[in-house]
Amino acid sequence: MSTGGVTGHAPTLEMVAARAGVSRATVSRVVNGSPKVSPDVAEVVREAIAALNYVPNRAARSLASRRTQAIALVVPESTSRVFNDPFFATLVQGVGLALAPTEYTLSMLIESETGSEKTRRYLLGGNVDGALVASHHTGDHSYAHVSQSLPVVFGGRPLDPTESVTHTVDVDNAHGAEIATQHLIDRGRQRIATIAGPQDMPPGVDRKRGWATALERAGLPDDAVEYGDFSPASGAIAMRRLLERHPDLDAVFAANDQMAIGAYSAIADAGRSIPGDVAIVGFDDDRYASTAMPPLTTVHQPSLEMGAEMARTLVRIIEGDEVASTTLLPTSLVIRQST
Amino acid sequence: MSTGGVTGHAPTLEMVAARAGVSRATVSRVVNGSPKVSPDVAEVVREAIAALNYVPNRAARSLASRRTQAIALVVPESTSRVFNDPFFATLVQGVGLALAPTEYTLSMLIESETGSEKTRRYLLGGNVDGALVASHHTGDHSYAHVSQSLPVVFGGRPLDPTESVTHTVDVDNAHGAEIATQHLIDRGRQRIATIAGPQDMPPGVDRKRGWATALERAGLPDDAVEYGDFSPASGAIAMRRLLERHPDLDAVFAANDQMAIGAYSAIADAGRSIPGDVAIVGFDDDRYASTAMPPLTTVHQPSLEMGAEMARTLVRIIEGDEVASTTLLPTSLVIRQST
DNA sequence: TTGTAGGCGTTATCAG
DNA sequence: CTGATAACGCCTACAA
Repeated sequence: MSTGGVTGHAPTLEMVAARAGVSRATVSRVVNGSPKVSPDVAEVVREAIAALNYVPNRAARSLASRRTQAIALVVPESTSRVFNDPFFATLVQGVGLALAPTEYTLSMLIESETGSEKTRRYLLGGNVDGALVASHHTGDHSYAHVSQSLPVVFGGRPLDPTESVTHTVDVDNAHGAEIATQHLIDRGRQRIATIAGPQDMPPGVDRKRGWATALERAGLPDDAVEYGDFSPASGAIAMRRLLERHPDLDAVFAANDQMAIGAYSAIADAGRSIPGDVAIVGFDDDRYASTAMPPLTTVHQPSLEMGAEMARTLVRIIEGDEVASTTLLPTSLVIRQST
Repeated sequence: MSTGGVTGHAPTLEMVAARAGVSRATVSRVVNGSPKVSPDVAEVVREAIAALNYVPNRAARSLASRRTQAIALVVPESTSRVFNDPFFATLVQGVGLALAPTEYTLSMLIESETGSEKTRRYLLGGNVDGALVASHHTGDHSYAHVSQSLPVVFGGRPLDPTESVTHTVDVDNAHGAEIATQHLIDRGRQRIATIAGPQDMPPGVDRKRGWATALERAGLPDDAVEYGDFSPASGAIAMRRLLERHPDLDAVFAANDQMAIGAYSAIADAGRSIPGDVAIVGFDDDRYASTAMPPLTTVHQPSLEMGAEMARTLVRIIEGDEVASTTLLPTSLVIRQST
């Protein structure tokens, strides 16, 4: 059998102890920053550590202490999707930001080729102290069961509220949709349609609900609805249908920016102008929103905050603090030129 | 002290052994698929495992076996950069693809907020059996030292060739630049300039060298050079200067697509047409290349293959096989409308 | 303040 | 084929 190509043996705590002329316990104390070690001894130990270039072995440490100081971010989506959806980039940044001042390490598990079984084993195999599960639009909580054996924080509420066995950080989708629609109303629009998302995804239903709420309160009709799947193409199709069935519409709330962008082309094809003939507002505030022509008014999705809040929540749970089981992050409207 | 919020204790190998009425050793054999276990005993053990929902503890396993079955992909760049550079998306896919049939788990370490010291400790702390280091254009090998204690495979050659203490998978940048330039020559272009990348990054120097090689072979001048930093803006500036100093140029090879895109605008501003007045070819074949107007002829960067090859190489090293210290991946020309 | 000793859950080496 | 019995490297009462 081979050695694995590596030359030197990693120095152990024992070796440090020998070199420093103290016991392993003392070295351990120094390494873990225990206050009850005399300064001079600590100094000697630190020198030995530096001289040997010692780094504690995680496996041993975690076996003994029953904690790994690592948390996993599992993303139940395809690799390409993860990398092409700006939402994730920001979310990861948020997580990293929140974890920076802590001792926790983040390890990302993208479920493309990895397979959920491998992921499950990873999570349950004592690799991490907790997990963050983030899927964008889908309210996928297929990892709900692992929360029975491991602290888990989900991004986005589950589809079935009763399933909420664990902690969730979500964006206030309903309220966001409501202020978006209210903005349209304030602009004097009378016939406001919506391109809703799939009704089997929480954001899809929540955003549609928010739209209806605003309309109802204003005494306006809420019957102009078409559904898309959050893709630009589906947005175009939905918009076309909306224009056919409700020729009098003068505004539309799209459940996400990508569908809104799709709607742009359908509106142009119909010979109508934005925002002159029809005003449009999206949701997410992704990179397409600001570069669209005209720039899209949209609801800002606090992805950075979401990542950070998820991480903070998880750490609290791990450390044994009491934490609210659901955190709702506020959304805000970004007004551009499409309204 | 708190329990960490988790309810049940994880079942141990010992518990499985008890339930199955065998020794721990036997359970371990079954778990690891050892052939020397009688079928009936194995069956009983498997049932016990299923009944208890047992998952081996990684820390213990890795402590005892001195291997973690995990590898790290460290990306020494900012989070936003990682997520906005299509190169990484594909690279990660390649890694995942190559790892799928193996028992290795991938954990991504993005060096945004994480900090290199934390990363170093992670790598040296026995968390992984090996590491993949990938930076896009920068030949950053600041992790070279860890290769002394851990198998490491780098993506992209180091800036200083003598520093190559370890394994590297690289794209044949020089050859790619050469065929790109040759293509321009074949198209009958006579005055071929280049927008080169930073000369402190390997791809920057290799691509410039390839360009010069082709020109020299054809007996054409290779003095029209301007430098950029791989960003679109820098490409525009370089192109403007090129047009000023060499008004007779009829073609340009840009060291990457983003700079090529930047050059597009400078060429347009100068009132010249692409490819009529000046032909242009880029490098990378990223998503901007195909959507540019006109679509950009470019050198395809085999990022998927690169990721896969890096992973395969690392696994081989870990398993103790002999592996060539440098693998050069071939590049190919994608001809579109800019030439 | 420091050292001693036992154990964390697995693997691996030997006997049987 | 199966079962004791050491490690593996570190943490943590408990003792000194």
